[in-house]
This record gives sequence, structure tokens and C-alpha cells, in this order.
Amino acid sequence: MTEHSKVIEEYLLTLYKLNRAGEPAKAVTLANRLDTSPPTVHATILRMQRDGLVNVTKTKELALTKEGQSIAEDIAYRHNLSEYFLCNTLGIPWYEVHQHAHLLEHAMTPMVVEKLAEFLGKPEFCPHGTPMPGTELPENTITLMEARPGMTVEVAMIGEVLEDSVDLMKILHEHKVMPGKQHKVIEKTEVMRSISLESKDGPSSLPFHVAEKIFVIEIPKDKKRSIQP
Amino acid sequence: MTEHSKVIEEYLLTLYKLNRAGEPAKAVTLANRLDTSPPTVHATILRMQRDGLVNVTKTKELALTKEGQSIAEDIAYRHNLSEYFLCNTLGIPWYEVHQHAHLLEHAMTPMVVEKLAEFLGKPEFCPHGTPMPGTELPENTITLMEARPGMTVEVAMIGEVLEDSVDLMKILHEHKVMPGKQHKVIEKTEVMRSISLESKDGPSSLPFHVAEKIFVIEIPKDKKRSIQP
DNA sequence: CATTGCTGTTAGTATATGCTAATTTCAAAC
DNA sequence: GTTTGAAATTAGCATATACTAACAGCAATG
Repeated sequence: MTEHSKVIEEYLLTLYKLNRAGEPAKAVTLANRLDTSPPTVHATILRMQRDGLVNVTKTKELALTKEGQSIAEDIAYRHNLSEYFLCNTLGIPWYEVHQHAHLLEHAMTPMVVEKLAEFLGKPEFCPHGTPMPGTELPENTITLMEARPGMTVEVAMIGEVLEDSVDLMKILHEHKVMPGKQHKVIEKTEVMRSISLESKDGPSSLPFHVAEKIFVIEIPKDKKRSIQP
Repeated sequence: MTEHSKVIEEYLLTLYKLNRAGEPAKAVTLANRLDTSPPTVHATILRMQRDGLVNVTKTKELALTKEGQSIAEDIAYRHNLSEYFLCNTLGIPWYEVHQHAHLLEHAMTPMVVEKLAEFLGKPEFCPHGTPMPGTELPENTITLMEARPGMTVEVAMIGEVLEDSVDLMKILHEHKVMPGKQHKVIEKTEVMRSISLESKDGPSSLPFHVAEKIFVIEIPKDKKRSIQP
């Protein structure tokens, strides 16, 4: 497993995240996510193919090779571990750790990863609730879009796409829409294209495109708020 | 203070260390330290001049500009802070933290630096005894080369040039030639070009070129070993 | 003073990463 | 089936970072 440039690592991680989110991994998507021109993405993908990191299907889908997958998981782990550290050890707010981890993830030797993981107690989720590679969200996880009015849900994970906007993250933070917090689904209006919630910290309203990226678990009535006194 | 590439940061840091060690900063030296060909160094220095990071004197000496100096200090701080963290928090052996810090130093945002410094209690020295920018070694620090037989000395700092060789560092570690440890200077032989020491952990012998890079403080007889029970 | 040798510099290349503009391809829509 | 529009690709270029080979400049040495 040779070392790869920051750029290549970024591409690998993005492909990995697209896969996990079940979104099609095409060159355009990379161009958008990475804020890079299509020709540049094209050239980079050629190099990645040459180096055995991705394969391009007939339908132009990008598929990670074994090697590419393995490296991508490694980067994702370093990223999530960094976020956990920044948040829980250094006390940087959970809604802005992403950007700092973004740099650190490319600068950790295997020894640092190992020792840091030990120090942190081998966490299985990052502060946004994203499971480390190898770990999964509970079976009964649904998106907030799928939750029905009347349900009480506990936030499990804030989709990684949302992490890119610190502003949005900050708003989620202010409304306590964060892993571990419970909210009651009040209504889902097509006209406003938004979902309104109610928690002990007050009401919130989330547009559909955001609700789609928030993963929650339904809490049976009798267990409501049992976790948060 | 714009952001600069890893490469430029390396050049700046190397120039900074040469300055502090009182060694002349020429292009060849950079080429050797950075293990890079002279033409490459030449080209890079041109860019650094263009960007106002260094000036080249008539005698071809490289001098950091205000800007260059300030950035270099910042990198040195990030490096030393990383080493301290890796050693004292993660428990990575002091003799091998350098290589890991070498990567981290280029990947820390100002916020991470600030929070990490707070978390670590604002240390003033790295595990090799190198003072953070702004801090100085005690006035009475001398090199081991300057110490005379019969003296008892306490190691203050392992010169940064030595850090590059993990093998050498490991040997220093095994002989407890590390910051805070006391040794008695037994003899200094011109023939062997080495200095022999004796500590409670046993005898050691250091070649002159190494002794030149080890900084120590003389311990008055009546205070011998007062620090290490 | 001429030679030797280190240092610096030029010339010529290569690769990774980026861009814009233009062109091709292909599937979906009319 | 032809049109249309998004996606992919090609062409052409720029910059940072590398290298080797060749040459220039200058100081120390004989």
C-alpha cells in the first residue's frame, strides 16, 4: 500500500463516502464535491486507474478497487479519529471539527493512528455519529425524512455532506440536532418542504434536503428521554 | 500571512533551524538537509524570494524576511508542540517522535494549535529539550564538547540535526543521554575523537561530532543527582 | 598565476495538479 | 428518430516540484 498524495487521498475518501451514502459515484459528482473542474477530475481519475485505485465501468461509474477501498477506509478512520480527538480531548465544538480533521487525516503515520486510537479508547463513532469503518449504525436507523409525525426520535448521525457547511452545522448545534439528542416529529409539510421538530430545548424546522441527511432511531414512547435527564 | 506549501514550509523551517544553530544558511546546506538537488533548491529559493520569504545576500547567504521568520517560528512551534503531544500524551518514544511530528506540523490549523497548547499546559520545551520559539535555553548552557573531564552535567537539549537519525537517537536513549539526565564527563580523547561519560545507568562514549550537538548544563558537585533519586 | 573544486546557475525534461475552451458522446425527451 | 442537454473528453496552457547534465564563477591551493 504505497503512499498517495493529499489529492488522491481526497478523491478516495470522497468515493468512499459516496458509496456509503448509496449515491452513484461519477466523475461529475467528484467535480462538484471537490470543487474541481471536470477536466482535472478526468486526468486524476486516469492516474488513479493507472495506479490500480479505481475502475471505471461501462456506465462511467467509478468503483474503488480492493486497494483503493482499503486505503479509503484507512483515511476515513484517520478522519473520524481526528474529529473525535479534536472534539473530546481538545474541546473544539463538534460542528467545526470537520475542517480541522480534513488536514490532519493526511498527516498521521500508522503509529500515530494506533497510539491515538488507544488513547481515545478505540471510539466507534465520530462526533457526528458516523461509524468508523467496520462499524455500522443500528439496523433500525432511518432518515428524518422517513420519520412520521408523532414519533420521538433520537439523532444517530449527521450525514457527512452536511459537515461541509459550518453555518448549517452551527444551526443544527443551536437547535440541539446532534447525536444522542431526542426530538419529537411535529409535522412534515410539503408546501414548506420542511419538517418541524420539538425537543426539550425548543422547536426547530429542517428543510427536506437536510432532513434527508439526518439519521435517527425511533424511541418507543415508554423510553422517551430515558437517556437525557 | 498566506498559506504555503509543505515544501516551502520545510525550507522555512530548515532555514530557521540553521539560523538558531548559528550555521551559515546557504543553498548547498539546504540541498543536503532536505536531500534535494541543487537546481531544485535554486528554483525554490527563487520562488521564495518572489514571495518575500527570503533575501539572498551578496555572499549568497539566505536570510529570512520578517514574514519568513514569522512563518518559520509558527512551524517550529507546531512541530515542537506535536512532539510534546506525541511523547507525553500518546506515549510514543521521545527518540522517534520527530518523524511523526514532521507530518503533523503542516496540518494544524491555528485553532488546533491553540487548543492543543492549552491542553498540554503550554509547554516550553519539546521532548528533545528544544525551546519553543520565544523561549531560550539557560544562559549557562554549553555543548558537551565544551564540558571538561570531571564535570557533572545535565543534558538540556539534543541538537535538532541529530533527530533525523532514529538509530542514533535510539542509542542516546539506551544510554540515557536525554534531557534531564545527569552524566559525569570521564575523558575526552583526541585519538578516538570521542568523549566518555558515566552515569548511574552505566558508561557511554560519544563521538565529537555528536557531542557538539548535545547541550548540557554543569551541575555543581553539591547538587549532583538531586533531581533524580 | 594557473589549477582544482565547490557552489551556483542554465538548459532541458518529467510529473502532478490545476484551468478554460471546444468537441464528442450518449441517453433521455420530444 | 431527431433534438437537446448533461457528461465526458481533448486540446492547450500554467505552476510547483523534481531530476540530470553541463557550464560558470570564484576562492583556496599549489
